[in-house]
Amino acid sequence: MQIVTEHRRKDIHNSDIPSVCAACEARHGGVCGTLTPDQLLDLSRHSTRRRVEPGREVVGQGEMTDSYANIISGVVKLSKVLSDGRQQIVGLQFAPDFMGRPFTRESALTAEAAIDTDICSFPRNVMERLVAEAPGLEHRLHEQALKELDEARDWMLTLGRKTAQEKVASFLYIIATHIDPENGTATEFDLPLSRADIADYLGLTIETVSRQITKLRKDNVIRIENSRRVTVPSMDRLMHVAGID
Amino acid sequence: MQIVTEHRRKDIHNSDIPSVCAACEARHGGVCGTLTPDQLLDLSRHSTRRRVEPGREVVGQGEMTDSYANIISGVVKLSKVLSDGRQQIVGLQFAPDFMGRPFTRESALTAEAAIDTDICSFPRNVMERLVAEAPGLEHRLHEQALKELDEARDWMLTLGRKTAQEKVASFLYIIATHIDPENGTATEFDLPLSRADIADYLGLTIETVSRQITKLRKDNVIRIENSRRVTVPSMDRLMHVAGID
DNA sequence: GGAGACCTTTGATTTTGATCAAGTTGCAGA
DNA sequence: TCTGCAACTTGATCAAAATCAAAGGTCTCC
Repeated sequence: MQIVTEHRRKDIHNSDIPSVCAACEARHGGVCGTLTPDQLLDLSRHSTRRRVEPGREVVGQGEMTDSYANIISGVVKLSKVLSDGRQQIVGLQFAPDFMGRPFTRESALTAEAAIDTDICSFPRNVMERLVAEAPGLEHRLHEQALKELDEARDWMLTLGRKTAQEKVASFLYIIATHIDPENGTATEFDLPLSRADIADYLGLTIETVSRQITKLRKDNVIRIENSRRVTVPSMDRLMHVAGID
Repeated sequence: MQIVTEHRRKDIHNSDIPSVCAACEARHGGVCGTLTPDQLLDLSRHSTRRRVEPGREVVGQGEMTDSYANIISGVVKLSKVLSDGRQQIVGLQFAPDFMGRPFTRESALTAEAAIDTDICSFPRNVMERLVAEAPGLEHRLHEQALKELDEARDWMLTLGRKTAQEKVASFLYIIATHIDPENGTATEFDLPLSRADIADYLGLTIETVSRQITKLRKDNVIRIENSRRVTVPSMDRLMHVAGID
């Protein structure tokens, strides 16, 4: 895992602060928006920015989770595996989401970068100290948990009750709406996941995913520039095929 | 919806309190354990205890959620439906779980009693006032949300990657471990869900659920007294069939 | 530019679970 | 006790997706 620690010098509120978390400068959709300047400084002293390459594990299933992180750019897959190797992606996290399971050292998930991903991480003990001090921070983490819960439940409907065609369309819709959070829904984008990952996200096989993408292309619901790049001529059409009302 | 408001007279800390929420007397696994006596009193003044019969809706999908509730006894199904009627149960809540989606008026779920269920509910505004006052309460709600998120993600693995046989065994295991939280895992219990509900929880059809239950019976993984009552001779065996390591 | 690895697509066939269709069973109410 | 209905089970058939198999593509590294 390539680690690049980056501390840029910057003043906050005219005080002589030695360094500021690069993530927090860039993103306030993460977890830092709720902190006071002093707390932000405290956090930034312990933060580490690093780039994680695709397939690189951020936190292993069953391992001690010793850190929390903001995603600065990129996409992280959260997955679970059965003992025989069957795998399910149970969540995707996009910038500027916050990652980490508060209040437990045991992670039931594997977190892995899907594409090149920059994260800013801080040690568990620092985070937990700040949570105890800053009531707004726990509220922020709570809202993140509730958002992920809503998303997980939406996805359960997709996994349990949609056809392969609807599942693939639902996946494309999710990507279109999350890949570029600053600019809203994208009509043209690169898929952050391989066919194998898409299959693991949808509870399908690679072959079924491929066939359904081909069918969507033939039905003019999407256009395919190359295997990763997709264009959506009509988002309404895609949503309709996805079974989203 | 049959509503029985029940306020029992009881003293707390020797003060002259008019009434106490019956739920809070009985259960501290809910949300009340974190409150001070004064807050508990405040909450109890606004609480309503009622019995909800099976099939009765607690909160409709897309409706305004105007209350929070502790489940005193019983089981509540949380479900989502597609416009064409396909339905997925996205969560089961057992006593003494807390129900309600903080910080939003819009519920994306339908909450419905699966069996006779006693709940103790309080208005949204009272709850939100208490959350603002009592930091421990938000922490308690946060932990509940994280627990539900962990459960949802576990279930996603089941929905996406397990066979019908494993799904049914997983369901039976969930019931065995949750139906009587005070006494741990039960080896003999009544299913709180009909075959149709089980199918909606597992993303299967009624017929498939029935066949798999028959198969589990023939394989001596479970015994069936009647269509609702189940005995599990070996929990290890059941877990193994469920694909739980 | 070519070899090899990996990812993706496509085709043929099989399997799992869905669908269609009767029957049972159990239970509430006459 | 009988009747009628809803819930459940079982059987036959069908269809969607999995599996098995074989090509294409694309990319990296010589």
